[in-house]
Amino acid sequence: MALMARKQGSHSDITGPKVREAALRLIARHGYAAVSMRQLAAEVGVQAGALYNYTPDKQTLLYDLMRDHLVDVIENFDKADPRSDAQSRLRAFVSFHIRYHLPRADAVFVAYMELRNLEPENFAAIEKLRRAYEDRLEAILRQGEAEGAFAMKDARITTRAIIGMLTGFFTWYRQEGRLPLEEVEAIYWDLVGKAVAR
Amino acid sequence: MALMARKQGSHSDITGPKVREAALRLIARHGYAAVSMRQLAAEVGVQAGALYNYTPDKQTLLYDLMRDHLVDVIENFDKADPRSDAQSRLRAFVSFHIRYHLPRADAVFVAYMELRNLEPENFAAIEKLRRAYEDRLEAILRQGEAEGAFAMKDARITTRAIIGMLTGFFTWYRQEGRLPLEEVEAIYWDLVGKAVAR
DNA sequence: TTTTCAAATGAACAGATGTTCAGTTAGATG
DNA sequence: CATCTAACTGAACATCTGTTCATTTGAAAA
Repeated sequence: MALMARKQGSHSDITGPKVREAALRLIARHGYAAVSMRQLAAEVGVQAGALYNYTPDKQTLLYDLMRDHLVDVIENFDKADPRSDAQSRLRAFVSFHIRYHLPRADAVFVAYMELRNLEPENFAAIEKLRRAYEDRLEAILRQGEAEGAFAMKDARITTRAIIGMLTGFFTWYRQEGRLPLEEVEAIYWDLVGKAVAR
Repeated sequence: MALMARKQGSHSDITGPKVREAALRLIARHGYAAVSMRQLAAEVGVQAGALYNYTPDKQTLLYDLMRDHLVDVIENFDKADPRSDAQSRLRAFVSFHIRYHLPRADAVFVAYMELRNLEPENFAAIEKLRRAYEDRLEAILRQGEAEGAFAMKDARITTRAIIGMLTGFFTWYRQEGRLPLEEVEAIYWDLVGKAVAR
């Protein structure tokens, strides 16, 4: 039959993304266990059965959302990383983290809050990705120590403290429009920079 | 009938606390929506109907757990607060936060992760308590600015950053026995102290 | 126009959900 | 001892759950 263009009228190109978007929105708002497949289907504008054209089951849908998000985060951080001196890299990390996560607040929230609802092997895979992102920050902190630019008592705990600090940001920023993004970024850079300074 | 001592054999003095403990443990582990009243009853060693001697409904049980926890946190912080110079008070805050929350990891987790599952008026009440605790930290930071001991770009955001940093701690410490509590406390104090230093 | 088939429907399934309540139990009280 | 009652049981309720699948739809392909 040779090469054939994808059907133009195919709904799956539209419905598929709609399912993922609606799932992120509903799960972020109500939690995985509290969102039923029928609620999700209604949000998409479809019957529950149709969702199973896009995911084998509810658990896999959650896992795919979390994995896709974390893979994107890591991939895009690696692009943004200047790979120069530790000070510049740390600054880039803080800036990237805030700017990249802000327009993806639902995905951040889900990837952070729904770990409990993953089956063991899915949990292990997601933890591995989360750890891979944390390891990138830890490497920057250790480089800074080696360069004599940073000083801290424990690079691993400092890594988690910084991530906790930056991530907590997304649990409240949406309500609070008080400050422009640039300002928030400057405030966080001030805190992080001073915390690890020599 | 005059004054009468409480029945000695009364089970409600035993079952009541058991219900709250089991609820905290199960909800922390699996999430509010994922825990059924029958699971909770089984954990307590009772039939589902008996739970309704201890709570009018599932939602109120969640709300009571969160409220009791936050009220205790605030009450005990106020006792621990030295009310002296900002530097001492901040140090006491960090120390209190870590030491008080550590043996109450389940309650911390529930009070932090289950906000989404509160009905609007319960949510408002819990948010008020959370805010009251944050305000105590913010007051310390502003006192430090006034004394010339601290310098920061924005006291409100710094408050949330510090709380986020300290709270993130409880999402991973249970697994990681690598360092003794005193050491973790010292590491956090180092980070917080430097971050707000002049 | 007829054929084709991806996409969606809608009913059905076995079981779980929060909550209520008449009835049972067991231990303290008088 | 008999009485009382707080605590609990166990069945029932209406409704919701994730998932399956035979059937229908509608638009692109031939």
